[in-house]
Amino acid sequence: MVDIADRAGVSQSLVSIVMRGVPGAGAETRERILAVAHELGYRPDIRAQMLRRNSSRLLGVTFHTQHDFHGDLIAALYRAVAPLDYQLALSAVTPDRDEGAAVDDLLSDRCEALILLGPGAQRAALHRLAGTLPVIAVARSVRLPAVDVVRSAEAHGVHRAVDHLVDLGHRRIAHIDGGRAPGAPERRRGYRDAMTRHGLADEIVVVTGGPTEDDGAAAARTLLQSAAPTGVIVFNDAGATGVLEVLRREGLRVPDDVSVVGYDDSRMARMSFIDLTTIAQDADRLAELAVARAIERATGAEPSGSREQIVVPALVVRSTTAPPTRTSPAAPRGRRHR
Amino acid sequence: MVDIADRAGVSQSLVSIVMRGVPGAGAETRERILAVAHELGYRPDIRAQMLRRNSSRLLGVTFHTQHDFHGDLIAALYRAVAPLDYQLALSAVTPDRDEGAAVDDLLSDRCEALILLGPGAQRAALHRLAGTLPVIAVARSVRLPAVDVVRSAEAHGVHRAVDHLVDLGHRRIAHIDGGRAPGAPERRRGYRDAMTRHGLADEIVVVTGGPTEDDGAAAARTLLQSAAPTGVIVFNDAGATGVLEVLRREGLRVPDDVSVVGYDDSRMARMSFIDLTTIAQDADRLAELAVARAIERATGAEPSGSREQIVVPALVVRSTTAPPTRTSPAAPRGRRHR
DNA sequence: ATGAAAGCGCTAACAG
DNA sequence: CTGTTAGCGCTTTCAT
Repeated sequence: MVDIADRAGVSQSLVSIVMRGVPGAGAETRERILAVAHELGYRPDIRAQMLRRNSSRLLGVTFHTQHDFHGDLIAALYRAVAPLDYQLALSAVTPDRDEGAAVDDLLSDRCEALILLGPGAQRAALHRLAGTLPVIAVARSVRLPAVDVVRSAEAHGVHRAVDHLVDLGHRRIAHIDGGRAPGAPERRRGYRDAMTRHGLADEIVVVTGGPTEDDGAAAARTLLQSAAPTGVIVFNDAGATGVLEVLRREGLRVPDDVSVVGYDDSRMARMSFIDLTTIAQDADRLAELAVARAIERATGAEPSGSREQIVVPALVVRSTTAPPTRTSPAAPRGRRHR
Repeated sequence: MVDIADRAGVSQSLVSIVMRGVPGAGAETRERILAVAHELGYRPDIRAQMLRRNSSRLLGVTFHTQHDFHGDLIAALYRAVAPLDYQLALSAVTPDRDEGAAVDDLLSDRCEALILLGPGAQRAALHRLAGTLPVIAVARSVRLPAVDVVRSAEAHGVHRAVDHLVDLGHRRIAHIDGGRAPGAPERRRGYRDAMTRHGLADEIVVVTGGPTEDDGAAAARTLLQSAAPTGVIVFNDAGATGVLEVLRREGLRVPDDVSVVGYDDSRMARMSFIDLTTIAQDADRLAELAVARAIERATGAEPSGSREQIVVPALVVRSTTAPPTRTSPAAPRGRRHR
């Protein structure tokens, strides 16, 4: 900045004024300074800015490198802060770098608020953290009075799935749940409620599954041994993929014989040969709300809504759901291969 | 720091000395200062440190949110810097945030070197950038004298794949290439060379594919119309998945009738019902080399090896490859479904 | 509209 | 072993 000031024959303060784009400099001077700055390849030192301003305008974000959806959320977060004159500081949690370490780095960066994607931290640690600076948990419910939560309406997503299958004419609709995975109880409840609402309480079948394809596959085998649903709503896309595989191996066609709905709209669901009907979380909306809330808390503004903000997910219809055919088998036809 | 100094009854410089862990303080004093610091919840302001030291000890990293492998690389990069007293600054490139924007943020952070994962930037932009600070391109070849490159030996990976199939007894081995995707020419050449080396030059069959599953699927259909290989090496895992799907639809069993090898060891390849034999890049090694080179350049040390460092990828054998059966069909048996 | 001067939290050279 | 001092690059009064 001093260099620019010298070269332009002005004081350093004026350069600062121009660089920040605040009023207080003549148009001609402004232009000259900008020209010199460009010529010198000047780039403001954000650390010095932060230091002096005593405000970082930095939002810390932790994400998991193995979660595809976190990638989508990061993209959405950048979109959300872009017009806001805030910056994002990213810190990854990986198999050998836990959330605590990720948060520590962010704290050293003097972030003004923390946005935790799918936080897995201990309640106690989270509580302590929230005492230090605003903490927003995204895509995972945290029942802690000091932590803001922005998440999807899990139950609602399953309602949409049930509605969709019922609209198509299905009645025998089963649910392969997520076992003890986060979100599983909500989705299970959503299934039960929606079935009951449609007068299908007698058709309720819940099989214990889990979050992986293998869980889904195992549950599908169990399911085929007893009930014979025409529609299956699976806890998530990974599980649904496992279900699809088992159905195919058993000679059942999807969606002709059985319709399958996943949850998450993961990359996998979009692959053309899977092309799974699923429930998509609204990453943009989640990100918007998280950023808005983070900034509100950081600036001490008393937030408008409640601590917990819930975003409605959407049904994405692809090719694994269709009306039940009259000839839908009551039981598997037996294996074709092996 | 002043607060701590006051509370501990010492000068601020002593606190600095203790906090940095450098010699120059009595054991008793040190302990007292540490105790007060902890009590006050003190956390050094890295911005101020950087500012004063005039060195950030920061390595900037750009990554793509939609590339699974970049997640693995990030995890490996954290592992690599952990013992080195350097920090990582992450900046994502997303559909609406290009590499230029990602790099700009990193430059404002005053990183000492840039590690670009799969850089897609223009040569000119990259060249200009490399004039400003050390630039390391990872997992993508950049032929620019000022840019260091750390990448996998593409051709070598394909050699391994060919060797594997030949070892199993295959001779009619085809390659579905990546079309114009980055890395495709190298892998294609690797296939040709390895086949020739095994005396199978007459069996060389290259079908134009591409980086997506649909590309792989289309190429597989083409392939089945003419040649009838017992082994197929596909440009990448996504393509291989498309190939698998087409083979299954055509009633061909994998690996009984046809063996399939992918490339990348993506998350997809590891899914239990795909379980694809593939070539895995060594993320840890790539990260180590990238970090080491970045720091060498940043500190002005004249690096030991060449500008381009090449890591050997490894074959991961899963369940899509097996010896060819005597009854391997010379042509597809015709569709079973639909 | 412009400039002088103080100071953000920290490091580092130097003096005691 | 401990304290004094200057200053990193910037913002921000307060004068002019």
